[in-house]
Amino acid sequence: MKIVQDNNNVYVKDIRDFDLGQTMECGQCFHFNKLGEDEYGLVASGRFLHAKQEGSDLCLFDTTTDEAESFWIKYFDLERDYSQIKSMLLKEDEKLSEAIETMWGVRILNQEFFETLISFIISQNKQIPHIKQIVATISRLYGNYLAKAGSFEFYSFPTPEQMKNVTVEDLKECKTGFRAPYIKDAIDHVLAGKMNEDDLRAMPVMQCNQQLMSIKGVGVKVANCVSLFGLGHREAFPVDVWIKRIVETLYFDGIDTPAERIGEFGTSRFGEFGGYAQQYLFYYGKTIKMGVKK
DNA sequence: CGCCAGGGCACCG
DNA sequence: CGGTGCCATGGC
Repeated sequence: MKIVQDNNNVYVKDIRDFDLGQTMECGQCFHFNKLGEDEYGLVASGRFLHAKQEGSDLCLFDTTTDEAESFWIKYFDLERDYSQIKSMLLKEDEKLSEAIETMWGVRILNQEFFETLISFIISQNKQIPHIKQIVATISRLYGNYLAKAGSFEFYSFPTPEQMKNVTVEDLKECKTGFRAPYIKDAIDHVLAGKMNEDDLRAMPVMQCNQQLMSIKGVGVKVANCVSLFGLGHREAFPVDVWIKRIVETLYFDGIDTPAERIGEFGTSRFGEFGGYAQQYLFYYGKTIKMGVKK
């Protein structure tokens, strides 16, 4: 991997195990729009990025080497050796080979904690297009305008401070439905200093999940997603309806199994690589509709 | 149109 | 405590 500045653009060259489209579309993030083939506009940590993949190179438009090195490389998790992760997983379990070969270019993004927390509270019992729409609405109403690209305007996801006076009624107007009081409770917890990010990152994932679940509306699944995508706990193994079906199909002979058992299975089998295994399986299984009854 | 969605809570026995 | 219904909204 090499970083080259060209006028206003930065090229990250010779990237392995990375596909921008797969990484954006795999369901881990909701704050982006597709602008063209292998080309996306996205928002993270108050910044806008216009990016386009060209073969094994990634073009970051209108940015600087400094900004790329200090933020976007880390955001896309490009410093990590995914070849090694894949071979560790495959050595443990060849049933993952189809998922990994098909979704070879997924990387786990390092997303901002607060946005990840709110986004996955919104995600419960909802489909990805609608989650994206709600995140966009909240950002437009309470965040800052960042840029226009294609036919889209991009706004930062609001900080906890920017949401401090937002009411449950306001949140319902964003079509969050019964999740509105949950979001409010999450904002209150963060503003009250009950969710120290550094502490949450440092503590074991089980303990981190427990603390996140003190927020009303955050259960095991949402907590695991926040731990995995927003707090760097790569061993977390979130179990949603898809992962449940997929793991049942591949490992439990298609037999209905409680989500708790599925989670224990993922954690014991994949260990510190649980989050990667989960994401390859989720995206692959969801794409081919694995385990969906007719 | 009825079902289900990257769930979790309250309530029931 | 273990199971069941409901929650609000939109895609398919």
